[in-house]
Amino acid sequence: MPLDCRISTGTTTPIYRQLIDQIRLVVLRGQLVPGDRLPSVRSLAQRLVINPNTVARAYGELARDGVIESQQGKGYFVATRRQVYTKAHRRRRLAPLLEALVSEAALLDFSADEVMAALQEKLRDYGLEPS
Amino acid sequence: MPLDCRISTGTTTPIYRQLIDQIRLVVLRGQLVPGDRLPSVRSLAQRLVINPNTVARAYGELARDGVIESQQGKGYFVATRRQVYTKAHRRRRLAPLLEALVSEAALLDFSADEVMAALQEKLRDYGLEPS
DNA sequence: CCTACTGTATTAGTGTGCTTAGTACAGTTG
DNA sequence: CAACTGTACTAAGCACACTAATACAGTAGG
Repeated sequence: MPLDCRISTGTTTPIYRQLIDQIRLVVLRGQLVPGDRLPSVRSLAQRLVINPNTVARAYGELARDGVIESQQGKGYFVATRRQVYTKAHRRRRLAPLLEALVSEAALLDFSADEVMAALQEKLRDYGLEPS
Repeated sequence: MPLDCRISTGTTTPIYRQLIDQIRLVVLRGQLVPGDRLPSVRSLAQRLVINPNTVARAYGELARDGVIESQQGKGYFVATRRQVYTKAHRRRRLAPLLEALVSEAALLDFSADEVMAALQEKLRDYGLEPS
């Protein structure tokens, strides 16, 4: 099953972003494992009836984020080694998302417990382990 | 102290969004309490050297979200009663932020414990109580 | 009432992000 | 060499977000 992506033109979310999100999910879920090859830029573009540049952009950003890797002339592959981030870098990248979540939760009068519980549930969905 | 807002034109964040975020924070922190009057659309615009419409837009969205209320001809005031949201509505609004957070955390190889700890800390910053 | 303040609505201009198209170049494979 | 791969660049069109300018409507005080 070679990566079934679906893009919808109805939303305001740009195509390249939809691709990024979907591929990220597929990798996180392990439906594609490190070393697996992704569809070529041109073939995926043809299949989805979009411009190759759009696919290239999505792949490019995913590569920049260390999710996939490119091999010139061969194709794109799921990154074999997870990028090594410094602790500071990881925190810095998570911070704005955390900020947004808590700010909105406060506005909606969520209690701390409620937010924690919701987070715990979501973490399970993603299969994140405690330690 | 009549609401010291600061906007920066250097970022890509639109002015109206900066205003919204800052006013939300001010209200959440209790620096402005229900019933307090906000600067008029024009005066704030003049002080920040921006267009009145931009302020009006920020105020409008804040009013739509129930943070502040408008009184035609009088001004804008911090909402006396917090908007009453249904449980479903609150969850629906928090969901995408939660999704973004956990997705990014998973990508960055955070452990569940780490995310929970980070959240707990942030919740304290906002003064959210356990119950 | 009139003036000077409030918010509100409509319209228009401006920029920017997204997508597409076309072209060209470089590495890999058989 | 041929047919794939990724990469890079320019140009164009389009939509939409953002901001601006202007006019309209409600409120309060002299």
